[in-house]
Amino acid sequence: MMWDMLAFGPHARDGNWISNLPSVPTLDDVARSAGVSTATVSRCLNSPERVVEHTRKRVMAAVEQLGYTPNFGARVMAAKRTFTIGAIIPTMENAIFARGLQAFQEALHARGYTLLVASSAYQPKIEEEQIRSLVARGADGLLLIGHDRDPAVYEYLRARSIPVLSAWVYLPDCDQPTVGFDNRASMRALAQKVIDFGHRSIAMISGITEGNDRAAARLAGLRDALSDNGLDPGAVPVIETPYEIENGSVAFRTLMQGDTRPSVVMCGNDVLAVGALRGAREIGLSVPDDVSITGFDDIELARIVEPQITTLHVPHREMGRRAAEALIDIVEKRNSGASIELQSSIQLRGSLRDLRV
Amino acid sequence: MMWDMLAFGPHARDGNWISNLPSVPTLDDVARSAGVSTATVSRCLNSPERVVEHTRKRVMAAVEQLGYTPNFGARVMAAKRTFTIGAIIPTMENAIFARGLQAFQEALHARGYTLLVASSAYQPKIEEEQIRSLVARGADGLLLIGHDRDPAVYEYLRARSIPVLSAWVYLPDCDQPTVGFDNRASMRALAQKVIDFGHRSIAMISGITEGNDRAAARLAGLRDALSDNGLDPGAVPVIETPYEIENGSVAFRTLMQGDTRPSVVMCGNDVLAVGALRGAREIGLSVPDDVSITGFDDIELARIVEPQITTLHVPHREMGRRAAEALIDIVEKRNSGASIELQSSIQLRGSLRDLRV
DNA sequence: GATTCAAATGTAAGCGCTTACACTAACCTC
DNA sequence: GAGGTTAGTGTAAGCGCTTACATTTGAATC
Repeated sequence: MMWDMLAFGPHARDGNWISNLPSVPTLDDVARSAGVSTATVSRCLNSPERVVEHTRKRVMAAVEQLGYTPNFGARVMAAKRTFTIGAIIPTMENAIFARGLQAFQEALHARGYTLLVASSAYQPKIEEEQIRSLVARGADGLLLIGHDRDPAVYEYLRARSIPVLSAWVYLPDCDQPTVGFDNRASMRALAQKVIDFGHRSIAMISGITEGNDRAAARLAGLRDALSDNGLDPGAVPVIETPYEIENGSVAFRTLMQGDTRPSVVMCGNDVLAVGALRGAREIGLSVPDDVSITGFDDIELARIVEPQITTLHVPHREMGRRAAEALIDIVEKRNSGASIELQSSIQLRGSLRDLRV
Repeated sequence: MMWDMLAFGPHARDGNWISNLPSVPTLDDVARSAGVSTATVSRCLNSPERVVEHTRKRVMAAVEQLGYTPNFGARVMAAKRTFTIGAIIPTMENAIFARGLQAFQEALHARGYTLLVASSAYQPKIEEEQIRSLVARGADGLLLIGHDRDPAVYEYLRARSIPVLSAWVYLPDCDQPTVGFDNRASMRALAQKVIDFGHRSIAMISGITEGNDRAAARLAGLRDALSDNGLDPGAVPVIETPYEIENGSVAFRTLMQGDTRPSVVMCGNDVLAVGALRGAREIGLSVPDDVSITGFDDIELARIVEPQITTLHVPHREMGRRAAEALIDIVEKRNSGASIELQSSIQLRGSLRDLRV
């Protein structure tokens, strides 16, 4: 276990009375100034209805006048709550997470919570470290992406009674709550559509599946569809590569160099699909005339390129918002935290050719 | 002033001994288990070099065995530091901020800090509320975008000795540190290039300048360049609109409906430029043959569309990283916080036509 | 006017940690 | 060997807040 996070380093106690001059007012100062006890001031702030009107007015005036702001640490210590929620996402560089996180943050804010953010770069080890770090920072609850991780992590969180919510996946049978969609079924549906369009020679550019259950589920979904249609799921050329445009381009060109060119390249997300599209242009192939391309996520990019990319629309903003609400509900013990399923939907666009016509 | 953020709501003290069963170990437990005082345990964690080897080993073993994690609130209270940095950005939906924030977070993490995030949706009022909220949450320092805001905000922060860093702008004469580039000079340079290319009829699609000094500076930069070249800066058609693709499209079409069609439409950022490009396509205009378009920021989008957009490259990742380092340096009092200037650079691409050839 | 009871407020005990200061023991120096 | 260092450790005083419990106040009732 890493103890770095425990170390706050050597601290010079601020014993310098000079720097204390612009001292921040405390509850005590407010109490004295308003001529009441600290308890009353605290109640004015936390449960105003328990303080009679004229007292409250006097107190609030003192608060205002002194420019009082509660001390965070003291409050956390006494109340055992930080009203802070932690989120660990793979990266904010992918618009899908950036937008989900934006919606998540907005929803948290609406309910008086603040967001603590960390990123894992898709690396389980980094993610674990970040989980510890956010927990140590007092997060009241945690949002994680995907659900497949070391059981010890869940053990650790349970021991500390920190609620966790897994987003971007929907696992009804899981003992942890999830908010998301069925990656596997979604990809299966898209692949089915591709097959319906007459494609038989399918290749895939997948994200790295190791340690990424969404990527793995999408690949599995493609294999499901192939099996469903009597095609050999083992025969699909698959290249796994990190979600970067350039990688999509490289992978695409590699796939196209094989003996049997696929008629369609299905990508693990839109970023790879955009890369594939670029790769096609680079080697002079026309999409969708020479080869079709599909994506996943439906980020802005997918509709900006030419041709637009056929992809699966994922309601990322709604996912972020619902995740925030569900997580807060659990933190505040309003419910036990059932999973919420969101629907993805196929967006047929120019990058996929219908071979039947 | 809003006091909502002060209210933690009614709290039931966890007096239920049953729920205390899986109790989290405290410093005291560790001390007892290791047969030392709490001070020694604390020192082991915070300044190991001050504890003799064999004692330290014993203590760390106890820490390990008990699964001890320091209590955040108590630590904050005693140490007066949270090792948390707050950042308030307009929105994570724009890749420029998402990436800058990603780099910022990575750099913070590398130095043992955690990121608290909020967004303002470009609204000063919301931003102020968020500032108070993050300060109340104990942020040791704050990252803000741009520098133009109510002096009372800076007053508030100074009173609490919270260091602030303004990013995305470079203001050497400002008493607050900034990390960024000169928006005005950058736009001026780009406009000069546009003029050099023979364009005389220039229009601009700007972001909303009210409450956004970057947007205002970019517009001013364009006017500077016009003046420099003996053109009338007051004659430029300017449409201000929020940074959304669709708005760029609408604004572009509006500009094109005027009596005198501009030969180039300069946009306040790439998002608007991509929208403008889409607008051009919608009304059947060819870019750059019929009209040129320029952007600002150089996000991925700019190189994905066809034609690629001529824009100003802004080193957003570096900006995020440098901002994190500078801010931590200030928080840790390593220096007084001088501003850092980063360079933007013109990226000439297909969307800008050289009328001289 | 005495009695009752609820509402309003005050008192004070922690919460778990850091660190100034006190203490002890071991080692020098003269 | 007395006096002086110094390194290692312990003692205990807060840090500012919330809240259980005690007390006061004042209105309602008889």
